[in-house]
Order: sequence, then C-alpha cells, then structure tokens
Amino acid sequence: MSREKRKLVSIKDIAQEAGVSPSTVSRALHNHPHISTETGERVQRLAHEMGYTPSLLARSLVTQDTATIGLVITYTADPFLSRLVQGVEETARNSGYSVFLSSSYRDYERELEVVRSFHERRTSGIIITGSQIDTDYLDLDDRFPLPIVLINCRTYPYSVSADKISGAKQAVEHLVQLGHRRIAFVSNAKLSTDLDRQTSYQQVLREHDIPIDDTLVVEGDGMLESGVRAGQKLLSLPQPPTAIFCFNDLTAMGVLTALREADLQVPRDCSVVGFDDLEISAYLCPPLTTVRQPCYRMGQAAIRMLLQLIRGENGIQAEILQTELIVRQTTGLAPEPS
Amino acid sequence: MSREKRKLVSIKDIAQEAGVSPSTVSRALHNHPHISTETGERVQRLAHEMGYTPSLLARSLVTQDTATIGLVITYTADPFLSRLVQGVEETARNSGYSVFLSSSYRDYERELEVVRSFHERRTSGIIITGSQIDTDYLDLDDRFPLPIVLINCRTYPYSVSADKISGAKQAVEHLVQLGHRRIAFVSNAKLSTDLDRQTSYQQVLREHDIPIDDTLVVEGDGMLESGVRAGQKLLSLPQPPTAIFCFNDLTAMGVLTALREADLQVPRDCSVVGFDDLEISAYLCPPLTTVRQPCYRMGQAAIRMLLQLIRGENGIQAEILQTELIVRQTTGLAPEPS
DNA sequence: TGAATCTCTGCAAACGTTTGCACAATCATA
DNA sequence: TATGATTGTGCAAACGTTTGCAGAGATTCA
Repeated sequence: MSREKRKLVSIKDIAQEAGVSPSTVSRALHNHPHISTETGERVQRLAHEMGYTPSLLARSLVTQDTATIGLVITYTADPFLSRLVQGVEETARNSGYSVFLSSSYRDYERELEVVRSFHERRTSGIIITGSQIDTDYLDLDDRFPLPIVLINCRTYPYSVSADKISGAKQAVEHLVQLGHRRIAFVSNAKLSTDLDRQTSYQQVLREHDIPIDDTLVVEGDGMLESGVRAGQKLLSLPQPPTAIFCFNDLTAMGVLTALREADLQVPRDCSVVGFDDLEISAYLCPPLTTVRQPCYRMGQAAIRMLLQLIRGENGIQAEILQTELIVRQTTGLAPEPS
Repeated sequence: MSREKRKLVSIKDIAQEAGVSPSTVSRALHNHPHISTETGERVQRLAHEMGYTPSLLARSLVTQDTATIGLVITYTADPFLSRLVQGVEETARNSGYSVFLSSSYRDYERELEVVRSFHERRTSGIIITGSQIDTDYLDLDDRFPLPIVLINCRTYPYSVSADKISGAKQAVEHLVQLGHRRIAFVSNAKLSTDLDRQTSYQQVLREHDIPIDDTLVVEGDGMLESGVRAGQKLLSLPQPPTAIFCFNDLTAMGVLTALREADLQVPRDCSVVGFDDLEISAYLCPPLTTVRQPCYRMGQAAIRMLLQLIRGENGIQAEILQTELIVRQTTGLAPEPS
C-alpha cells in the first residue's frame, strides 16, 4: 500500500524510454496514420507498462476543449432531480463528456458562484435547473461567454421544460369531473415555475364557474414537511376542501400524512393529486394520482441541446415536453355534501 | 444574445493593456505582497473590466493540484446516496474543492472506467461508494496512484462505513422482543455489505434458539420492485413470516405494497423493518420502523478522510459510524398463533 | 539517373498559468 | 558617500500536451 506521491509518467518519459520524440509518442497514442506500426506498437506497449495516464488538463489547454459540462441543481436530495441528473449524465457520457455537479440550494449568489467556478474550469457548457436567475438571464449570458441551457425557465431562449400548464389543467379537470368544487392548491412560492400550475388551476375553475377561494391556496416549499403543514392548515378551515392539488409529489405525500393523522380516508373523504410522478409515488398507500413529468428525458433533451450549442449549430429553440396525468387511487368521487 | 465563440481574455491581454509583465498581473491578482498598491489596483480593475476569468486548467497544470475530487456512486436516483452526495459536496466546497460525480451502475468495468477518467482529469482524490472492487482493492491502489476512500467497504484500509452489524442486530432483536419467531430477511445479493446484515440476522436468531429457515431468506436488489416480488414470494409460503426485515427502506416499501395488495394489515398481520431511514420513510403509511444510517455524515466523514490523505497525513484509519433503530409503526406484537 | 512522391519522424511553438531568480530603483543606515 | 536592505518588477522556465511545418529516407516513375 504505497500512498506516497509518485511522480506521474508523462509523454516525455515514454519518449525518452522509447528513444523517440514526444510528438511521435503523442501521435502513436492517438493512432495517427503516419506512424509506423513498429513504433506505434512499441510506444503503446511502453505506455501501458509504465502506467501512463494522459493528462486531460494539458490536453484541454491546447485543444481548448475540456469535454466536460457543468450541471447546477438546487438540491441533490430532491428525488425529482435525481432522475434528471441521470438523464444528463448518461447522455453526456455517451457523447464523450463528463459532468461536474454542484448545488445552488436555491440561493442566487451561490448559483452564480457555481457557474463561475464551472467557467473557470472551462466546462464546454452548463445546464442549470431550478434557476434563480430567471429575470436577468441576459446578464447571465453576458457575464459567462459559454453555452448555457436552462431547465424549466421558459423566458430563456435555450431551455427545456415540461408542459406544466397542460399537466395542471388535466389534473384539476380530472378533479372537477369527479364532482369536486372545493379544490385546494398547495403552491411553492419560491419557484417561478409554480406559476404555470397556479394559473391553470384558476383557469380551469373559472371555466367551470367554480368560485375561486383564496383560502384554498396555501403556500409550501416543495418539501415533505411543508406538505404536512399545508394539509393541516387546509383541514382546519371552516369549510375544508374535498380535493387537494399539490405542487409536487413530495408535497402530496406530506398532505397524505396530514389527512391520515386527521383520520380521514383517501379518496373517500378527500382526493389528492401530486405532480412529478416520482418512482415511489406508485408505491404509496394509496398509490398517488399525479402528473408525470418526464424528468429523465428532460435531462436528456437539455444535454442534447447543449451539445448542439457547443457545436455551434443554429436554429435551436426552446423545447417543451409533454406531461401526462396518471390516475391512481388517491382521487375519487367527491363526497356527497352533507 | 451573442453566442459565438469569443476569445477569452488571458493574463497576457491584461498585461499588455496595463503595460506590465504577465508575472506582475498574476501576482497582482493573488495579492502578492511585493506589488505596489497602485499597480495592484490598476490590474484588478482592468481584469474586472475586461471580464477576465482565470483558467484553472493552466493553473492546475503548474501547481499540480486541481482542487477537485471525484465521487463515484452506483445510481444518482438512489435516495440513500443523494444525502451522502450532499454531505460530500457541501463539505468539499467548504474546503475549496469541487466535485465530479459519476455513476457506476453497479458495473465493475464501468467503475474502473470512471476512476480512470477521474484520474485523467487529475482529481486530487476519489471517493467510491457501492464499490464492486471489494476483493482486489490492492489492484485498485496499484493502478491508480491517488488517494481513494471507499464507503461501506471494510476490507479497504481507508473506508467509512455505518455499523450495519449492530444496526441489523437491533432490528432483529426488536422483532424477537415483540414475540416474532418467523422472521424473514430480504437481502441484496449484489452488494457485499449485505453480508453484515445477514450475519447479524442469523446470529440473533441463534442466540434466541430460533431455528433458521432458509426459505425465509429471499433475494432482492435493493429496489422498490424487487421488494414487491420478495413480499409476494414470502406470503405465498405455506407458513409465511410474521415479520420481515429488509435490506433497505426501498425494499421495505415494496414489501409494504405487497402486503397491502394481499389485504394484510401492518403491523397487525405482519411487521416490517427497513434500513437507511430515508426522509420519506417517516411519511409512509404506516410510518416505517427502520435502522437509521447517518448518510450525510458518512459523506462528510469520507471527504474529510480523503482530504487528510491528500494532505499526506498519516495515522488515518477506517471509520465506523453508529446506526440507530428508529421504532415507528410498522412493527408490533406478533400475532397469536392460530 | 533524376525527379517526384510517399512515409515516417522531429523541431518548436503554443495553450495560460505560476514562481525562482535577477535586477533596478529607492531608501535607510553608518 | 558608500553600504546594505527593501521594494517592485521582469525574464524565463516549467507544467504536459498537440500540431503545423520541415526534413530525411525510401520508394516509385519516367
């Protein structure tokens, strides 16, 4: 177990050993056409024997390309993002790119800092999700002269989003069809993408001549615990809702917990709809009705768009992926008014 | 929106503009003591105005230090790992390090490939979790001359683990205390760390003179779906178990689903214990009794150990963090034998 | 035989930094 | 006034690669 800092072997060392010039070694290792098979093989063998590992630092410096992209997310622990990260990472790797990952914790300063750090490392491009930079993306573009793709930020020209408007619409309409008229919405005030859901929510209600009751809209932050609190708050209303549409599945899980603690049956006493369709959502009790966001494919689409930008292709435009209502067992007919 | 490839400004450009040498610029930017305040300020101002972003590539090449560590995990989507990643990333960042993340998908070849890729990028060190390299870690050490810390691999000298032996023991003993004698175990054959749990399981049974029944040990893979299948298999036994100890919380969630689909009540008809204590586990229905692994702190400990290795400190030894049984509502008294 | 072509290899510059050393100018000291 | 210390700056090498260009032999062709 030798842990001392050994000097790494470089192309020069191989050159010396093989009695050729460094350039020849470099070419031999890259199967350059003009290298004799004899030299080629000898160099390759030596490189292997001497335990040579090329330095991508040095190479990137001259080729001006790191084959690396940076991915900024809000929290690693967010299960929705996990799948997205996987989509980015797998697709990137298949194209020969590696991925730097860093979290912004929904903090504007931190987000900028991460982007700068990526740029210093000369990543070929950057993908940002849950961006706080919404408003001044122009500034972003100005400050960092490298391709950037945003996820779920439709104001930015290069972005990938899920169609939340349609998703939310389907969800609320589903509830209306089941006879619900007191439908609550648990929002995520901190995230701008939340607006799409909320707008759809109100629109559907209006279309069905259902009065909009502000007390039925409560604020959350997209996490479990806030779902619980939101649920409790809604249940304590003089006239509680018969259905609750949630910002995401985690919030819905919290709401379900609140309902259970209040000894209410789902969906008999109250229906619940989530958003995201996390893997676990199908295994809840009861299995959650929710709007599926194609998180993996969103990651995939984002990295593809980024690679196009890196290659300098043009005609690239924002992409919107479809969402889909998955009806499971947390939604049912509205209870008869007693 | 200018997306064309602008030439980045370098130290030389600033030097030219300021009428000094590149070395002076470099020193000015690092607040080197021997620089006159006048020059210092002028250079700093120019650097800012010209939009200078230092190249960490070039710097790393000469300083021989990238201030970057590589983190290899099995799947990004594994919620247990998400917290661990967070522990690594936050702690790394506080020490001025960035993190490369890549997944191995539990594939040996892939894992080696990722490690090699990290080494090519000259990461200062590497953390591996869910390693498949268990047996020939010596080979690993030989092949990659850089500090490596493994998580949950006790055979490797530099490792951080949770005390699974004690955790599993607490879990099974808890079940025995509740009067259970037919206790099943859902394993994860693919992971060597599973052995600790299984050994403890058998040991506790022996200590209490409970016969070991091989049909009560079924194989899973640590994912939701395999938990469902394992549950179904156990329930179809001529004499099904009254309690099921699961490799991890996801498996337990699957088992709970199987029980629910079979119209069995938890814990009245069957008790269930998980392992990990994911955040969601407290919000399941019923809330899951489980063994808590300090995943965040494990990540933290791993990166700390790695930084010590990087600094060349000695006297470093494997670290084992405590686990803790969290009793919630999926465990109860064994049903009376009918 | 000479010229042209082809095959293989080396030289040297470049990428963008850092840093040891030398040097010039200024200043304080004796 | 000479001496030494101090302060600020520049030169040049180094980090480990890649690559355009040139050149040396070998081969082909007329």
